[in-house]
Amino acid sequence: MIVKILENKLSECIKSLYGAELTQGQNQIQETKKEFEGDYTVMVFPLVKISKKLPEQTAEEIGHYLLENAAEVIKFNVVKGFLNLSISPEFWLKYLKSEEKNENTGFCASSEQSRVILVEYSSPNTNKPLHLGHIRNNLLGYSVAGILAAAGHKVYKTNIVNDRGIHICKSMLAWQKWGNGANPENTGKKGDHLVGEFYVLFDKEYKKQVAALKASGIEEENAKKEAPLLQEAQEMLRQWENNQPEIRNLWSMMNAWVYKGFDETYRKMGVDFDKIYYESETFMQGKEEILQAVEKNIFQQKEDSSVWVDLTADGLDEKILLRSDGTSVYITQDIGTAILRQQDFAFDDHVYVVGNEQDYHFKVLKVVLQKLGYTWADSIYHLSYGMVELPEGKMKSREGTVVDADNLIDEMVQTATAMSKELGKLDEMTTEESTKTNYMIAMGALKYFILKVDPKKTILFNPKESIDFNGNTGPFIQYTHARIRSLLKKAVEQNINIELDTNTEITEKEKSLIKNIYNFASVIEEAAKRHSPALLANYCYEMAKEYNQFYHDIKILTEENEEKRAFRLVLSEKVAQVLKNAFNLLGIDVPERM
RNA sequence: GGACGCAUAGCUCAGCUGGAUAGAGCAACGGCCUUCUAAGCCGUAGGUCUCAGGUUCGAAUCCUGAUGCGUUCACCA
Repeated sequence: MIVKILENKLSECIKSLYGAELTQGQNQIQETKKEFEGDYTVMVFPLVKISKKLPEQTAEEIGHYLLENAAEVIKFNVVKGFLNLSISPEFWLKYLKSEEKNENTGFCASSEQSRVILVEYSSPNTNKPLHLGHIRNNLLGYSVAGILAAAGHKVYKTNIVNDRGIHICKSMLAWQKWGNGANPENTGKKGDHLVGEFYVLFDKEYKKQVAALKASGIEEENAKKEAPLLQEAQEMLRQWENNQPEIRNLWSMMNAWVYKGFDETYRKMGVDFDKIYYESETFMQGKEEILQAVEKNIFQQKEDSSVWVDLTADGLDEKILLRSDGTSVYITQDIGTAILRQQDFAFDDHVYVVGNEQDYHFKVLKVVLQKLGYTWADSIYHLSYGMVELPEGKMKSREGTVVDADNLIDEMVQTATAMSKELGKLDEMTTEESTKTNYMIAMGALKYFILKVDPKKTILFNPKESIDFNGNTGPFIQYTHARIRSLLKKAVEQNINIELDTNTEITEKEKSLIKNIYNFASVIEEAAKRHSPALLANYCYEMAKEYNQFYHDIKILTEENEEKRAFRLVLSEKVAQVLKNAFNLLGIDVPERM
């Protein structure tokens, strides 16, 4: 890396000029801001203590040294305490040349030494369809997994399906009571949506019961516990855990409907998994683990036989692990699943993509696993992302104020189709091709809209203002790619030679584009380290923007000078490739034409 | 109440381990298609980086406090 080279030269320089060793913090080299001349800038302020001279003078001295002793440096200028270094065009051209045939520029291949990383994401409940919040989760998980792999790790995508529990029993109970045998076939409804309706119905009826009890003079708190519907659901859960056949059959049937629906939504979103775990198959492991720990006195069983762990010494509260009737709670399965996964994969890191409303839960999970004696518990990382909110606040599935995933995707496709038609962009395509392209653009807009914001921040989604297709958007970058591909196609048709000559003259804008390409690897690395697809999205935007300026200002295909033309085509091709590969890491496809 | 998180242009967001005059997009206004795709390019306007202290040669960035918003502490998931 050029920065490393410069840093080494700088320490050499300080030693030679002033006889001092540089500390980490004093050796500061960063990219030169656009408005100044140069490629990299040495911060001279921290060095004046060593040189005991004015910043400008120090900068001059260092500049001269580097000019003479660093082959890559061909020029320098000093502005206040900033020493701006210019790197030779040959350096950039040689870099481009060396990457010309590499289709995986910026990517780091995995090896035997790579860390094994599990990325858990999606984690749906099988009692309701996916909504916009889940979309963010899925896009983040898929993308982060891809980024980690591109950074050289061995990555496995996993999904824990929360297919059992009191919430599932609620929709089952509602179906049993009021379903009249409804199923996806006889209602024509998508399975997950159908089941979701019963979940909402349960809540509605339950609230009625609570209100009635309150009206009869019972305190709200007790009314909530005593409502017959809830008691019935609880009884159903006990029967489920006791393998009561009728309940198990109902459960299997309704879950099958949901899975079919989920599969369709996953396919539309373009996400997938290496291994799917089901809570119904892992919770027993957690339960056993907890009971064993009770015997070892790690956890405490109360008189009503509920099991608790006291975490007050860790700055947390007391946490229930098993209910008094012996049934499992949410964290029970998480314990079992984590242990199973360590057995299955022997992971070095385990990333959980889960909303920030569960920050506390993951703190607890980590401490509980540590208390159970698992040293690998330290390697658990909670990728805590912000909620997706509507202008009127949080989405609540029970209250129906959610943006449904399937609907949103359909609407995006409609908007993209209408826009293409208005612009007359896809007129020359076959129906099949334009359908595919519109879909690609729609998903590009949606995915980019979500992934470009820092994962930890809340996203505000206003359904009234549809997602943009112009400006800093997915389609903008897809368009840039399509433009380049079109150029390259013409170049092939015209039999244009694209052999890169490293002596070609290059402009500032061209150099800047090469630098962008050069930075791809470190952007991937940083995005992996920070678990942030947003960094990659912003990188793509910068690249596309610069390319469009270049494309607008400079002739490429029509350039008369053959060397320049060849160089510009090679550069263009590389930009297209990097955009495509980077977008691929965001789970977004790019079209050849649009 | 305790814990955690967030606060940057009218709106939506960038701003890397502290560095030069805080950047984009949208919306508004004004230009650019007989020339490689105008889903594009250029320009104008828009800011007390919530507030108050502190550390530093230097703070949107780090520390402390305040304010506002959000989340969480369930025999919910």
